[in-house]
Amino acid sequence: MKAPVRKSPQLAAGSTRADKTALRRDAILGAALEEFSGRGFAAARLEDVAQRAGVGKGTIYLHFRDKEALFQELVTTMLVPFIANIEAAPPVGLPIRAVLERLIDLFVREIYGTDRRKLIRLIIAEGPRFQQLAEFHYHHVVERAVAAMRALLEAAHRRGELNNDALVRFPQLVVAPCMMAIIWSGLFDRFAPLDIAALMRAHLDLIFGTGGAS
Amino acid sequence: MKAPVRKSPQLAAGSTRADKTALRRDAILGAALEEFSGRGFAAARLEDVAQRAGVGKGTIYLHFRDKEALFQELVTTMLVPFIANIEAAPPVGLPIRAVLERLIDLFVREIYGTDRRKLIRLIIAEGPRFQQLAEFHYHHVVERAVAAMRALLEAAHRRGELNNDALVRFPQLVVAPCMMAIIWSGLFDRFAPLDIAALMRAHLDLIFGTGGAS
Amino acid sequence: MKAPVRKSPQLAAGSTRADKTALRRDAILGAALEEFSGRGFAAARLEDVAQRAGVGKGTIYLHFRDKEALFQELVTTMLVPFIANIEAAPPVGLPIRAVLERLIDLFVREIYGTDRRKLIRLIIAEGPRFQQLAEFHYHHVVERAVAAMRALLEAAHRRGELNNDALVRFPQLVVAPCMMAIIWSGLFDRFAPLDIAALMRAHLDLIFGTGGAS
Amino acid sequence: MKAPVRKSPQLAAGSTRADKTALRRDAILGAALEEFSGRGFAAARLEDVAQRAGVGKGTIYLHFRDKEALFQELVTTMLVPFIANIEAAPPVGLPIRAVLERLIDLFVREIYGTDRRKLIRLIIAEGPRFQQLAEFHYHHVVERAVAAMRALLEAAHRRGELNNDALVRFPQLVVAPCMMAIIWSGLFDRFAPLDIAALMRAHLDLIFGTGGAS
DNA sequence: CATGAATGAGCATTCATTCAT
DNA sequence: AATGAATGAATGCTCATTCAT
Repeated sequence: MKAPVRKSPQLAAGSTRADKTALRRDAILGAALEEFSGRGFAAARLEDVAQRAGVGKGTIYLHFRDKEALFQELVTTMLVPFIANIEAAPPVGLPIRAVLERLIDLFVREIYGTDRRKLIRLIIAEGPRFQQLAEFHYHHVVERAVAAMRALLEAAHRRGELNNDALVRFPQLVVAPCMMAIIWSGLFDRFAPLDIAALMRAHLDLIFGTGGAS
Repeated sequence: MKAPVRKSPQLAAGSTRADKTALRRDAILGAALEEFSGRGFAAARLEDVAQRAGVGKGTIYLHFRDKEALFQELVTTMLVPFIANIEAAPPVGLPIRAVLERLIDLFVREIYGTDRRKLIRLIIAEGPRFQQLAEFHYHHVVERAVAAMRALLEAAHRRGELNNDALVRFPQLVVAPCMMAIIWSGLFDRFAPLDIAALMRAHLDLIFGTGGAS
Repeated sequence: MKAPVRKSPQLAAGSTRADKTALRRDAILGAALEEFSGRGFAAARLEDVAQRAGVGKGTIYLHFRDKEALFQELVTTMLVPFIANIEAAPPVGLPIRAVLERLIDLFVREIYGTDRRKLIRLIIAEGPRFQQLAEFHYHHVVERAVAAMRALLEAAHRRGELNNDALVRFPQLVVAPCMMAIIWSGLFDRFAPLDIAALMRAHLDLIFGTGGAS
Repeated sequence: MKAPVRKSPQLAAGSTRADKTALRRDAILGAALEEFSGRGFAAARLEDVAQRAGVGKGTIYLHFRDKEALFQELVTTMLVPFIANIEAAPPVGLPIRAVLERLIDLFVREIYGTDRRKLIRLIIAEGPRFQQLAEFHYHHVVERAVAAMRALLEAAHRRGELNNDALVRFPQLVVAPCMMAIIWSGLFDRFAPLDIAALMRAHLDLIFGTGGAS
C-alpha cells in the first residue's frame, strides 16, 4: 500500500494487482467470519463485512455471487483442509493414549485456539437452516473424521489398549467434550471461563480410567 | 374482565376470557418456538408466528413487548421448571450407575424426545448474541445442574463407585454427549440418524469401564 | 376523508375500510401510470409512485406483488374494458363514413383526450421488453379491434360505400394516424402541437376522396 | 497489437491508431443501438455494450462523456444523413404516385429493413424523456421530411394528381402507416407478422383510390 | 490508449411495529 | 381485546463511473 514496489520483472515483483485482489478476497472472508459468527447469517450486514474488510460494498460482489455464496464459501473452505491432519496416520506403534493426546492437543491449539472455533460455532448455529451445508460437512469433515477415529480406536481395541468397545461403536464420544467446550465458550466464557486443558485431561482420564484414583 | 370467575374446578369452569387469553399466549409461545428454532431469531417472521398460532399479528403485542421479549420469554420459561427434576435427590442408596441411567433416560424422554430439544438448539445458536440470555441460563440452569450433578458424583466417588474423579472435576463430561446428540440431530439426522439410546449406553459403558470387554 | 361517516348500518355507510383500501389501490394505479409513462418502467421509482399516491412505500406491496406486477396490472386493466365500445355494432344502416366519424370521435375524446393516451404510449415503449404484455394486448385489444373494424369495412365495401378494398385488407390503416398522433404528442407537442381534429378530418377526407377538391 | 500493419491497399497505410480508434467508436455505437433498443435506455447496462463491442468498460468513456452522451450521439447521428435522400428532388416530371412508391420503397429497404428501424423505435420510446432529443429530431428530421413531402404533394395537387388536399395539409398521413408498421413489428411480429409490402401497397391504393375496385 | 477492479449512490423489497376499527 | 392495513427504516444488490496499472 505504502510501498508499491512494482514492475521489477527481475525481482520477485511485490504486490501485483492479482496479489492485491487475492488479499482483498481473504480480507472479505475474514471479515465475513467475524460478522457472521458474531451476528448470525441473517442478521449480519454485508455493509459491515465490507467496512471491516476495508473495501467497498460492491467489492464483495466481485468475489461472491451473493450473501449466501459468501457464507457457503466461508464455511466450506476453512475446515476441509484441516481434516487431513486428523486422517494422517499416527507414527506406528504409538499407544492410543498418546495418539488421542496428540489429537486433542491439535484440537486445542488449531481449532479451539483459533478462528476455526468461531467457524464451528457458525456451522452448528446455521447448519439446520442450510441442509446443503450440513450435508457437505457431514461428508467432507464429519464422516471422514469419524472413520479415521474409528480405525484408530479399533486397532487400539484389538491391541487391548481400551477397556471396552464403547468408543469403537461411537467415536463421537471422543469428540463430544470438544464440541461442548466450543458451545460453552460461546455462551458462558465471559462469566464462567472453562479450563479447556484441564477439561481435556479429565476427558482422557475418563476414557482410560486413570486420574485421581478412587 | 366481564366474567372474571375462573379456576373453579368445582364449578362449570367454562372458557372464561382469561382462559382464552392464557391459551392464546401459549399458542404464541409454541408457534414462536417452531419459527425461531426453524429459522433463527433474526430470520423468523412474527407474521408467521401469528399465523401458526392462529392469531392476528397485533395480538402478539398484547402479550409481549416486542420480538425480543417474546424470544426471551420463550427461552427463559421452558427450561427452568425442568431443572428441578435434576436437582431432586435420588432415592437414598441407589448406586450411581442407576442414578445416571435414570437421568439419561430423563434426558432422552423429556428433552431429546420433545420440543425442549429445539429450545436447547435455539439457545446454543442464539446465546452468543444474547449474553443476557446466556447468563440467565448459566445461573438458572447450567450452574444448578452442574452443582447437583457434582454433588451426586462426589458422593459416589467417596463411596468408591467411580474409578476416578474426572467426572467430579468436570460433571460437564456427563452431559457432553447429550449436547452433541442435540447438535448432531439438528445437522445430520436427515441423512445420518443417530441411535440415541445406543449412544447413551456406550457413554455409560465408557464411564464405568463396562461393555464389550477388551 | 374529512367526513368519515361510519357505523351507520342503516344508512349506506360511507367510507368503510374496504372502500378506503380500494381507493388506495386506485390511487397507486393512477400514480403508477403517471410515473411509468413519465420515466419508463425501469427508471420509475416506486417511492415516487407511493408519494404521488399519498401512501407509504410498503403499501404498494399490499396490493401488488412487485414492481412488474403493478405495471402489468396497470397495462392490462385500463384498456380492455374500452374495447367493447369499438366492438359495439353501430346503428343499422348508418353509412360507413358516419361510423368512422363516430369511432374517431370516440378515440379523440376517450383516448387521446384522457390518460389512456399515456397508457398506449407506455405499451408502445415497453411492449418490446414485455412480450407477455404485447401478446396479451394483441389478443385482447388489437385482434378484437382489427376484427371488428374489418367486419364494418367489409360490409361497407359490399354496399359499395368504399372505393376499394385497401382498408378491408388492412384495417390498421384506419388506425395508423391515431397511433401517429399519440406518438407525435409524446415527442413534439411542446414545440409543435398537432391539431388532432384537423388531422382526423383530413384522414377521413383521404379515405373517402372528399375534402378540398383537386 | 505488436504488428499493427494491415489493410494497406496502396500505401503502407497501416492501421493507424486513428483508424482503430474510429473503428472502436463505431463498434461501441453499434453495440449501444442493440442494447438500448433491446432494453431501453435506463435498463441497458454499459458493461453489456462494452462486451458486445468487444472493448473494455472504460473504453466507452474515452469516446463518450457518459451513458447519456452515448445515447444522444447514437440517436442524433444515424438518422440525419438519411434525410437527404428524402429531400432529394425526384426526377422532374415523375408522377406523384411513382415518387411515393420510390419513397416507400426507400423506407422499406433502408429503414424498415435495417437497424434504423430499431433506432426509430428507440426514439419513439425514449423521446418523451429526452425532450432535447425530441426537439433535435423534430428540427433535423421530422420538420425537414414534412416540408419536403409537402412540397412534393403540393406540386402534385396543383398538377391535379391528387383527389384532394388532405395530404397537403397533413403530409404526416403519408408516413403514419410507416410508423405504425415499426411499432407493430416491435410488439407483435413474433406472433402476428405484418406483410409490410402488402400494407404499403394498400396504403397507396387508399391514397389514389385504386386497388380492388368497389 | 485500453482495461477492468473498485466504489458507493440508488432502488426494490421486507418486516417489526403501530393504531384505527 | 383482537385485528390487519399501513408505514418506513433497514438491507441486499446493481451498475455508472473512476483510476491505477
